[in-house]
This record gives sequence, structure tokens and C-alpha cells, in this order.
Amino acid sequence: MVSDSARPGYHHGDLRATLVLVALEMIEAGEPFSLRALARRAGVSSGAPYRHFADREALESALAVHGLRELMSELTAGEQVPASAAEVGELAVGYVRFALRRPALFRLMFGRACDDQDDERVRAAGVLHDYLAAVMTAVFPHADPVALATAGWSLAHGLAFLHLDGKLPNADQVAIDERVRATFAALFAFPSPNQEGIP
Amino acid sequence: MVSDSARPGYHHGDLRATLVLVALEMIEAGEPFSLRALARRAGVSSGAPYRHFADREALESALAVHGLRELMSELTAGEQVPASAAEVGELAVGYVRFALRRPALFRLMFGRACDDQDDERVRAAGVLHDYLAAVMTAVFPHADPVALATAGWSLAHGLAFLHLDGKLPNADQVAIDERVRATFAALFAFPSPNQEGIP
DNA sequence: CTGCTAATGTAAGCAGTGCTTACTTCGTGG
DNA sequence: CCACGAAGTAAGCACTGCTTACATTAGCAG
Repeated sequence: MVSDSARPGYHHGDLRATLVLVALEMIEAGEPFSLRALARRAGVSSGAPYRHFADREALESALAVHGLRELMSELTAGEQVPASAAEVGELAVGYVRFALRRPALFRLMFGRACDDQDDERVRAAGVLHDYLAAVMTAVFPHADPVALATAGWSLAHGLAFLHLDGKLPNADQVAIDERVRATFAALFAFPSPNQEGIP
Repeated sequence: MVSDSARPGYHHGDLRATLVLVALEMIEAGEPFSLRALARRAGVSSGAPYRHFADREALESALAVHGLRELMSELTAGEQVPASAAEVGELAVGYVRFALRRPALFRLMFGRACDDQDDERVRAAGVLHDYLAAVMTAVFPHADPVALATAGWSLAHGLAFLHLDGKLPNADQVAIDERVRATFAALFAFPSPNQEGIP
């Protein structure tokens, strides 16, 4: 179940993808991962991964990109693009849920110093921000969408991290959902008519 | 310069405090720290730290507590306890500034899985939350202070982390300050973003 | 002052890590 | 068909966290 991509022989076939996959499995299981353990699990020598990733950070960056894409596709999945403040709240609920369901991956995506050199990674983050801005444009046509996107993202991000760290009173998932919804409703309810002054 | 607490002889005198101090120095300098490097810098053998900290995580917890206290005292320093929405915004500015000025420490405080077993640590975080709730009670007497505290903290926390990770367009410190202020102003919907008297 | 004990330090060592270097294998394009 | 380069191996370096057995000494009871 771990790596059926291409079994035998001297050459693995698709080691890069397998490594990412195995790393995700380990991370999901809560185990700390190491390049060597990865290699072992992939049935390959400890030096092999370096043919595909410059160093550990590069592998982590790949995982982060994977996570960002997954998050993005979860947030945009299913329903139409949000068109009301309430639906923006649901976006936040999804964000926080993702963080709590996959804490290690989420921490990899955000909790580390980001490698700005990794184009793919900054782009993946940019896509998210742009999507949020688009949503905000649709929902709050008279406000600065970029500023609102920043605000909304920050709020959801903060909620996610504080919950992750247990800094907020713990509760079951539905209570957390409700708290996120309520927080968003409270802060985005007021939108005063004129807020284009937001830089 | 590193450790003048008590130098010579077999026994160090105050190794625990020295280790925390040295660790903070290293962290501040951007170097990754290791228990062994710490011990070396403190002029002590590599096993010595384990007389004072069960493991690396315990040391990190001590650093986190230190950071939380410092942050707390910075936020409450100087002026009176905030009494207006604008002053609540300044609290957030201070929070984000702290994160950007001491990124590694901030990440230690929040970016890792928190050891809930460490009483001192959860208490330090609790103090912060309680303080915020008190402030909110004073400023918005007709709202749920705990909810507002959560919201405000989350927003500031998210802004801090997204800036740390370079997920938001970079800017100089004053631009960031202004963005934080504006975000708070917008979401907490207080009268006018530009009132004189903001420090 | 003497002598015991517990706290604090040391030395050595284990298992594991990231990463490099030199060598081997083998699919593939000229 | 065969050489070449991509992708694997093996071995090893410097380092890490942590443990265990031993050394030193501060501080206290008598």
C-alpha cells in the first residue's frame, strides 16, 4: 500500500512522487519523518532521495505545495463560489477544519520559515490569496478586496493556529465550527459602508 | 558576555538560567540551536543540561514561557490599559511587531505543538487571553468579551504569522503597522481610522 | 571541623540524522 | 549498438538528542 508505483529493479521508476506520498503518510500518522526513514520505507538507499530533492527543505517545500493545493481545492470544491458573507464564513470553517484534521501538514505549510526561492510555493500561496480577493470582490463590492482578503485570511489563520496550539478552550469539532462562524459573523457583520481607505 | 552568572569551578552556579539566556541569544541571532551547542557556549559538558531540562522540548517550553511573559509585558507596558478601539488596534500592532522582531522566538511560542502538560506554559497563555478579555470588556461593554478577545487575538495572530511567512506582500515596518491598524479598524468598525492621538 | 548525601557536573557511547563523495547500474538517443 | 547521463548504492563525516556510569563538591548534621 505504500509504494506500488513501480516495484523492482535497480531503478525505482518514480521515486520522487513516492517519496512525497510516503512522507504525507508518515506525517498524517503523526510520526516525525526523516529522509532516511522515507528512503527505507520506499525500499531505497539513504542517498537516493538526494537525486530528487536538493535537501530536506526542498522535500518539505514540495509537501507544502501539495498541502496548499489540497487546501485550495477543498475550499473551492462543491458549492458555487461564495456570494454572501455567511458563505465566506463557511470558507473559514473549512480552513480551520483543514488545519485541525491535518495538523502536521498545516504546520509544514505555514509554521516554518518559508523558502521564498521556491516559485511553485509562493505561487500556490498567491493563488489562495487571489481567490480570496475575488470572493471578497463579489461579496463586498464597495470595499478594498485585497484588504478584506488579507483580513479574512488572517482571521481564519489565527483561529486555526490558536486552536492547533490549544490556546483556545478546547471543544468538539462542531463547537469549533460554530465559534469560527460566530467570529466571522461578528467581525464581518459590521462592514461599515465606507471602507475603501484600507491599504 | 554570554554567561557571567557564575563561572568557575566544577559547578556552574546557575546553569539553568544561563542555558535559557544563551538559547535566547542564539535564537535571536538566527542560528539554529542545539542542546550541545548550548552546553558548549555555556562552557559545560554536553550532558549537563539534562540536569535541568528533561529533554529538548522542556527547554523549548521554558523559552516559550519566557517569550510569552516578555510579549505580555511589552503589550501592557507604558500606557494605561487600552480604553478605546484605537488602542486595541495598537495592541495588535505591538503583537505583530513582536512577531517580526523576534521571529524565531515567536515561532517557538506558537509554531510548535504545545506541551499542554507544562502548567507554566498554559498559564502564561491564559494570562494573555484573560488580559485581552478584560480589555474588551472595558472597550466594548455590550459584547461578549471572551468572544471578542478570541477574535482580536486570532486576527493579530494570523496577521503576524502570514507576515512572518511572507504570505502577504512585504513592506517596511511602518506600512505593516498601518496595515494592522487598518485591518483592525475595518473589522472592529470603529468610527474613523484616522484620528489624531495614535502614537 | 568532619564526614555523608544529594545535587550537579563529566566522559563516553548509542542510535539516528542530513548530506557528500566515489562507485555501479541501466534505459535510451545518436 | 553502445556510450552517456540519470538514477541508484555504499560508506563515511559531522552532528544531534539522550543515557548511563562515574567524579566532584556544596551544604548540612553531628
